[in-house]
Amino acid sequence: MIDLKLLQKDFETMSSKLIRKGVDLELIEKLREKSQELKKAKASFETLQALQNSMSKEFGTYKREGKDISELKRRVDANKVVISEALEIQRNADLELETIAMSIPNIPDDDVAHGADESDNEELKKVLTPREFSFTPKEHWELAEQNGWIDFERGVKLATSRFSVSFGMGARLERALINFMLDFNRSRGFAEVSVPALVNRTALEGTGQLPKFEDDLYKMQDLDLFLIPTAEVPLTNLFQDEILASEELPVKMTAYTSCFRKEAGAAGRDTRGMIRQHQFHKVELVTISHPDKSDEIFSEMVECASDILTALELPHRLVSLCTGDLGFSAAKTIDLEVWLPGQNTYREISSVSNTREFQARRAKIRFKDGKKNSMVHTLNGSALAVGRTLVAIMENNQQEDGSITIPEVLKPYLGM
RNA sequence: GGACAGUUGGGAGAGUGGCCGAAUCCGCUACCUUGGAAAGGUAGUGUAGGGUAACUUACCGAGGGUUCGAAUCCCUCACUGUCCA
Repeated sequence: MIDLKLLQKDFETMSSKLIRKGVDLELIEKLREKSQELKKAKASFETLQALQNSMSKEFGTYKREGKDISELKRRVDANKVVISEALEIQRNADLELETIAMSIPNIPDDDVAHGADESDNEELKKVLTPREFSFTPKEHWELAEQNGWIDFERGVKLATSRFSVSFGMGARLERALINFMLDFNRSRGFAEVSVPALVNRTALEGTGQLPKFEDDLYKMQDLDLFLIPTAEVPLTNLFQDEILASEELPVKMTAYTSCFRKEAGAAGRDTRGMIRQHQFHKVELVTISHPDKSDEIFSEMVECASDILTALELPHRLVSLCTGDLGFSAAKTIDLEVWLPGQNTYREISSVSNTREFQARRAKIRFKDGKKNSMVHTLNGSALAVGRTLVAIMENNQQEDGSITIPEVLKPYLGM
């Protein structure tokens, strides 16, 4: 959630930043209006309530002293009617404000380039040079089928489209990748955590998936529980409504989970292969950080993800997202895109974001900042998406006969 | 699925209608004491909002209700524990 106090204090700056993100000026003005309205409603309710409280106290004294209370009772009863009206007004204002505020995205950092969509993203650097092929490289689904690693038809049989099944070395490689990534992240100071795959509404509101993106989530039929779209949700919300000691910061965590996404609106995109699945494996990084340290940690997280790709000998590039491509909660995002020779293009394999106070304010994650309590910064990033990493290994390491060489760093994980 | 018990501040734990935002203990912070420390003493110590301030509003699992007034009484729900199937 954006800082409503700041919006009041400096409407011009705040609104221009939100407009950069593509938020309607009208909506922002409405937000300001509502928040002023709420403030007024609160003030008048509280004045009335204070009066009621003091009269009620008097009431007690009167009774103890045996005085006549009928006049006092009349006044108190009259005030009660007015109070309930004021309370009603306040509640409505509160609700309306919340509805708007919760659906407004984070403001981008000033150094994030302005742009409409991914075509305006800026490439920061390339790491490793793609290999030269003496033959036409195949796409991963062809290799997957040829090697018997992944079965797309049987995934559909078991569930529906965009599900797949891994077999043999394909399945073992997935497991090896998960272990390798977790160990790697741990070596960079991220503590391993194992979290639930189902979370409640509050958690998803905390990280920003709700209320706006309910259509992308799998919801349990009779319960207010959802399958996680990313481990970012449970990891970040571990500290929901908590006040951390400043010595505890930063809290650096990594977790492996399955992720579940309906991919609503992705119809027709990446329908082949395992680039866009409804269920996929991912190893995630989340940091709860001191505000002063979040830029530094952001770089560490990007570096961590990039170094995993380098260790796996996968060519990739770093891309800074423009305002139009930035996610709902992010103030700044760097995507890592891995080279896929079969597709002859770079594809996203990791996305590292600094949400600054946005999620902290929603999830009420604070820390003791000397005497007072302040919002932490929260950061998240994939390190990495496992399925896509497997895809990248297949396409980059394919031989002319369709066989695939195993990256050296994974061999110990495969007993090789 | 059923029965009973519980959910209070950083922790333990009291509080059955007004003097309770909440006793007491522990912890924590500051000061005093000391050559230094321990012990002891004194003061302070929840969160969020409004106000220059005095001060004020809300919060005792969540939501509703009764009442002039609710941590306390009533209802619903969630969670925890114990027992039963």
